[in-house]
Amino acid sequence: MRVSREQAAKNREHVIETASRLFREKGYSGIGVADLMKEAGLTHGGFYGNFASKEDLMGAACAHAFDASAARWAGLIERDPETALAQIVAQYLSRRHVDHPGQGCAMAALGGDLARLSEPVRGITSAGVRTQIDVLAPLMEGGGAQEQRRAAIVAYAGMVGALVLARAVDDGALADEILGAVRDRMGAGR
Amino acid sequence: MRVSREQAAKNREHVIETASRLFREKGYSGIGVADLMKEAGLTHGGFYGNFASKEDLMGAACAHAFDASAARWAGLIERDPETALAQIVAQYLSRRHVDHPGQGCAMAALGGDLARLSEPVRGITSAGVRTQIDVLAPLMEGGGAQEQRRAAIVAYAGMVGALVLARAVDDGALADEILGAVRDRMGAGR
DNA sequence: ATTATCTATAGATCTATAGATAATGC
DNA sequence: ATTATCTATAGATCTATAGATAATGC
Repeated sequence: MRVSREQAAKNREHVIETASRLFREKGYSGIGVADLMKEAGLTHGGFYGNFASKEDLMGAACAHAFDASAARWAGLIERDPETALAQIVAQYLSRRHVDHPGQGCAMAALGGDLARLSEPVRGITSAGVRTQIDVLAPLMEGGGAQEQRRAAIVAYAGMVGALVLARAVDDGALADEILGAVRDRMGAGR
Repeated sequence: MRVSREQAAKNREHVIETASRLFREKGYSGIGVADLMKEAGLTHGGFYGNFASKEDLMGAACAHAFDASAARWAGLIERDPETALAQIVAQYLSRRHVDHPGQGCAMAALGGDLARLSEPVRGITSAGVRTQIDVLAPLMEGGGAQEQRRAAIVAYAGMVGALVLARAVDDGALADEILGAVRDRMGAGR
């Protein structure tokens, strides 16, 4: 039954990764601790040795999701700073992202839930949002750093809103129209 | 125990209004049928005479919220078409709206939940989104109707995203910065 | 007689904990 | 001996239904 410390650490990470996907797919209340642990290949009871509560896991899962998003964007920037913004926008505002919330933006998938949870999840969320803004800012046109930062906030908000709308509507054509309108505005505009 | 047909119809409407507020405040899973009925001044068991299921009520509650939003915007447009867009944006991207989700935009409060619910709630959502876009479009600058429609989608997405972000972060200054950045861009920009 | 609402409960969840088990690490 | 994980369960929910009650509406 017992496993090595190394394996236990891997198990813990695997639970966080699984939770990160399942919460984004089903919402915070849409998946229970027992089913989540089963999906991770462990049993219900083992959960509370690793996490103080379900909300504690939610914090770790969101931090994981925010880190993955920032790393993905940073990777695109490192590969080609010139085209990075266009690629970020194209990936974010894609049908693929709409259809796969489990791998996508935590804010778009869990924004409503996050607003209702308490510390420290809210603090993790704020840090995640700040990071996303900081990563986007240098890609924006505009004179000073302040102007770029504000443009990054506008871009991030537009992307999150478009994804939320595209996922909520029950009409693929309308979803594509929403994604396309925001995508074009961000490519053409500022 | 029994009340008149007229009173019964009022009770039903009152349940929908109460649900519309509570779902937006607490999320779809954050409030149960029993507590919701108690808040409306009725008992648990009476619920299923009026609604087929909790999700059935969610549909009625969202339709109510979308209608109220569209009516509010239409009222501002009728009063003064010239300043209507600025007023809509100022109201939507206000701290007051952030702090009172129960009276506010259904998409920003329930977007994540709506994406996971099934028909007919999704259809009601699509209709609501279409209406919001149609109401905003004539206020947008740009040559043709198609261009206005696309600008309305961009504006709506930006507002929804900004509100989701402002509510999720645990820092009033950051929330205000997000609201301000999107507000300014919409006032100044296109 | 009909029916809007009530009380009471079934049956299925859900979070969290207690105590057992068996493999690791000293 | 320690501890990561397991089985089992407590206690509190949640949606939905069954049957009783009492006032309306024919």
